[in-house]
Amino acid sequence: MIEKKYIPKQFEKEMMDGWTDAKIYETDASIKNGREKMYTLVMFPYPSGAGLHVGHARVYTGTDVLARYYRMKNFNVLHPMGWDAFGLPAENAAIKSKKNPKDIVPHNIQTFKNQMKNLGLSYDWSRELATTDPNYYKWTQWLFEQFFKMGLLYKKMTPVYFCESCNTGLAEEEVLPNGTHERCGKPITRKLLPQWMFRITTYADRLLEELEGLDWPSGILQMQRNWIGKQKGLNVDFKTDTNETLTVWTKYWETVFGVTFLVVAPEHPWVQSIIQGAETSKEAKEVKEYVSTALSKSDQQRLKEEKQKTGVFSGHYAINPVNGEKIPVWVADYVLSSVGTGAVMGVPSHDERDFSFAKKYNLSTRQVVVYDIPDVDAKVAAGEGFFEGKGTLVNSGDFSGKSTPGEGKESMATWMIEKGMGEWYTTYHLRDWIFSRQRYWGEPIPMAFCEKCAADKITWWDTDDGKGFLKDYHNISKVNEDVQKNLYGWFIIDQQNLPVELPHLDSYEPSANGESPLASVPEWVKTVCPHCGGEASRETDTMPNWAGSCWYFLRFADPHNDKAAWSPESMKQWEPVDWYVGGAEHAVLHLLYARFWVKALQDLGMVDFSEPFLRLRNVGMVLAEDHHKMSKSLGNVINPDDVIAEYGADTLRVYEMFMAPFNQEISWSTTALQGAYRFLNRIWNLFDEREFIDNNTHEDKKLIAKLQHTIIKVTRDTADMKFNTAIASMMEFLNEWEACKHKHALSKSSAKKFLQILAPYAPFMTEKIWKDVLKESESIHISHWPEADESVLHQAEVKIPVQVNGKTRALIVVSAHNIEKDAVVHIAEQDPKVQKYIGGKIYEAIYIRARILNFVLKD
RNA sequence: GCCGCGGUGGUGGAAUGGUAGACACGCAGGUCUCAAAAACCUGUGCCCACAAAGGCAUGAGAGUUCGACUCUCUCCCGCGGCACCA
Repeated sequence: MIEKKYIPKQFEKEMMDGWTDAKIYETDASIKNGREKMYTLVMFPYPSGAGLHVGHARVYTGTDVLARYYRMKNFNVLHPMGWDAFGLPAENAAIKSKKNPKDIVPHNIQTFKNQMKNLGLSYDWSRELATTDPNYYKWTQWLFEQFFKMGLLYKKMTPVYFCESCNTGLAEEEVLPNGTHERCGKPITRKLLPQWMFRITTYADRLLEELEGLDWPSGILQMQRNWIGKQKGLNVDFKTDTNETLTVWTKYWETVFGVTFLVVAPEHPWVQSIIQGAETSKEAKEVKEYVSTALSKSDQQRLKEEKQKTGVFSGHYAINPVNGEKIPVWVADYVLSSVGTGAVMGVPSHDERDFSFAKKYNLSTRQVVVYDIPDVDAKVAAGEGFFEGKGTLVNSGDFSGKSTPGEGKESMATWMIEKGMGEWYTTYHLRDWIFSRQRYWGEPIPMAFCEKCAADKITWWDTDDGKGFLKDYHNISKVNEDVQKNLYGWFIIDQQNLPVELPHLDSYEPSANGESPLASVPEWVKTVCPHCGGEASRETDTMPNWAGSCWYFLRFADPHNDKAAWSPESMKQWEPVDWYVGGAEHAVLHLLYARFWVKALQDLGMVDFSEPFLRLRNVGMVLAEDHHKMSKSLGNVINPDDVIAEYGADTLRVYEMFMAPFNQEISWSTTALQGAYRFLNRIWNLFDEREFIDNNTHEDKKLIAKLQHTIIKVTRDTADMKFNTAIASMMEFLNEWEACKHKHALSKSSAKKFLQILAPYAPFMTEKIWKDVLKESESIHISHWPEADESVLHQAEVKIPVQVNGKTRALIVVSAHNIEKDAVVHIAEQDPKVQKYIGGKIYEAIYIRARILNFVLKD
């Protein structure tokens, strides 16, 4: 028996505790249990102080439905949860409340965890992890060291954002698009600081190629491809009058006869050399001034000043290798040092940016392509004829008259390469990854620097361990001279001294000189050189918060291992992830970084797969009722706790799964939420009113057939994350069931099946009825998913729409034994509605077996 | 500008190339009630009609097809991402 009225809060809380005590959601770790594994993973959250959002509820519920479905399908399911708790948001929140993040984070985690339990999420909490736990980040640091050994890391002077008003270094996320600091609103500058760089670019080709075959949303795949941005072009060398070479990279080498000037970025090394060479010349002074102004701007600022091109003549000239012409070299900040070679050839007739630059500074132009478009010469002269498709080369020496793209473009490349003027060069948009943060709340980078060893030019690969590594791993090692030169005196902290724990600091705000706050703790910094035993200092930078999320999905397979990051068996048993679910905002960064780590780990022999996430699905955002993003300032935030208190967790779950396709954005609707509540209420009432017995002779045949259809539909849709249509079909079934007034319309076994297919969506209510009405002793959530009786699909009668000229005019019902063309056409021809249109006319009948009949009239 | 994703009733949405609008919300009328809420019943794309029967409808326009929300092309609009990318 159940209570007359459906009041979820009377049993939900206590039920969750019961499940926890019975450990029904704990993963079966034994390998030989004969069940297929299923790893369902949702992107783990940063546990903010604000608690769970209804958007969180949506993505966790969706993944939970999958996990519950597979569990009932007798898969061995791994469905874990953890906390991505390092990073700026936690640190800034802690600074604001004048506490240490170490003290705040556990509290936030507890809040999140309680809320998740209230939602009925079936995580295996025995595998919970937090990136901030020293037992976890010990292995994050250890992995960093393995990548270091491979030669994937190096140290380099790199510009970081800096706020002079707050005296602090900033992360990119803290810089607003207008180049100001998001906290104080003052303009930011940049400082050169030594940074750890991760050589993700060495994996660019694999990161691109191995996207093939992933079951991911096409948009995300495209964004990854674009981000990697592989492009083939030509590096072309120009000799300067300082007797140096300026190399430009171009996709449009066919226009090289049209080059009338060169432009180099202010950061280009050649610019430094000419300033130092001639301090007193007028041009050198101007260049120097221009460069210092340009460097003080942020990237965003430089990009903002679109079209307003500025630049300065360097005072030097270069020789165009294809025609020997002497052309001026300019310095301008519309050329970015991070793109291509940091130097471009100026072809004003065929490039919009070069055109406006040439116009502003009165530089000459020369048209070298005539495109197949109307008024081509006038357009090119007006600065409008930029790469308008096919054309013919002109003013291009022996190549004049040839086509481009086509023979002219091809043969010019061959010729330039033969003559040593250029060579093929593939560029990528992808850059090496800045891995240092000068902030407190992150994993300390486990490295030590020894001045003496640095002076002696000793690297880790000169140590016995290093030599051994190079010998064992020479085929995958990425160590080269450049990497080694950057790493004199840098050594990894021995494994037995890991983790390098983050010290508890009273003051951990970013320091005035842009250094990490850890640098102000001399007793922490001071250490012993792992190589020579002399005095050394620890690296004071920390890792970015991506570090922990790059491998957490691996640790879930073996979360308590204190001998290794994971065991080979655990990888074999669980990886890779079968379903990965999360927001599209991680389309590039997190997913790219995690893929990169896994590829490197594969090279190290630590995993035997190269892609971590086989299937990826995105969740749509949950907007407020007014279609705006939920925000405190707009006062439109819906708190899941309030919804659960009023309607229960099952209502929230069913509502969020029903509203729209899972990957689509939805706006909150309280009335639609009440609709979900009504649906559950009606089920509750029906189970209260009807009687459920075995060997039932009153079972309604039509209703049973409907139930079988519903099982088929819900099974298929749930496994495909089409939760909205799965729920709709259960609503249809309920409507029919209610219409059958007989109290024995459904026998006990049929009623059980209906509850079972609903169980992943409404775990609390179904469990309550399962136990209290149907008197089952074991939990519904570990019962076996019902098999549908497919024979109901073969109905006795078939409805066939009849069209005339493609317009539906009638619906005929024929016996399932009688659905061949001749018979159906004969029946349809007798139908008066059809007669009206075809009577006395000549027609052809097109019949698709058991689907449709179409009479096409012959005029 | 480029890349990606969308555009179907009053609303959210459904539809292996085969009866467009399932399911839900809302709305209208009704039952119950002193009354209201809740619950339940009936109706509900638009046009013309008492009804029947029609006609029109999936952003716009073309195309392929016996048949197009679905496939192809052109265009318009909205959302998201990237961008002085050489």
